[in-house]
Amino acid sequence: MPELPEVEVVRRSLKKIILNKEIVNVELLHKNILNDNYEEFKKALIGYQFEDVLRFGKYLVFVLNNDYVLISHLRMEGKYRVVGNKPYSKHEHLIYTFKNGETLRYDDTRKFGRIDLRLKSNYLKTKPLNQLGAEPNDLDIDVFYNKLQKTKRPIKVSLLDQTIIAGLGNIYVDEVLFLSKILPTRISNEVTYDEAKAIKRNAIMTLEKATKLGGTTIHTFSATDIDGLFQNELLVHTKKGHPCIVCGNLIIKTKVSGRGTYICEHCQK
DNA sequence: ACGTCCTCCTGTTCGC
DNA sequence: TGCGAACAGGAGGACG
Repeated sequence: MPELPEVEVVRRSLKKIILNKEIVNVELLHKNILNDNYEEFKKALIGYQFEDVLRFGKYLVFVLNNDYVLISHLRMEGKYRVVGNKPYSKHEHLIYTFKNGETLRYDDTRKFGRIDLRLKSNYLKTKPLNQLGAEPNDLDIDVFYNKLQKTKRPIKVSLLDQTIIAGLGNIYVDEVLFLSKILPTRISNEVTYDEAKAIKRNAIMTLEKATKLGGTTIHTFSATDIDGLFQNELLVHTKKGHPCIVCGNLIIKTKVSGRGTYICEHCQK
């Protein structure tokens, strides 16, 4: 799925096209997508407008011009698109219709994505956002280092843990660990303070660059149907059998905690 | 409390 | 080529 850069690309493009348009109808075609009561959900939406779209880590927050927000997580394959009045396609599960006839559609092949309805007054203090850690930009290095000190999980698993650092997923963790010269299997509490600083620095750099390039498009993900370009910049992820750009040794693919993982065994220690 | 595994789904790629 | 197995950018819950 989309990681922080891809979600940010989605947020920016949605902001340009969905704000301040009255919602006249909502259709939920797959009920598991919504974590809350559908009737309340409709009541919170119909007759109102989106007045902003925010992002926290990999979560999108649609701000309504009333007391509510919608918190949307795309998980592996969720996408939004805005189109006119054409037939729904196979994996569109949630349709918002605007007064001008346009529709905002949530498409999710694997149906993993989830949406929560929350009150503006406390949505940062309740699930799912209350547990979210800081994004790399805002990460306090001492807090980060101390969290790593408290766990014996592999460092990759800790970096995928959104309560420790928000926004990284399987692709960018591999890239950041390569740039930081750290093996993904290293035990978290053996990562040094300087290495933690390197992780923060490389995470900021990687996510910024990826966002500028419109995110990474592998497999099927694209932000509002437009492909990103960061896949052309990947150093290790998906690069099995390619020479490492630093030392020339071949990149290998392994598994860490069930996730496909790409490393240079020579550069990463 | 912590770490590991399973699960939710569907479509595509891999390996024999 | 065919076919089943493994895998895909996530995370919450069960279990030991």
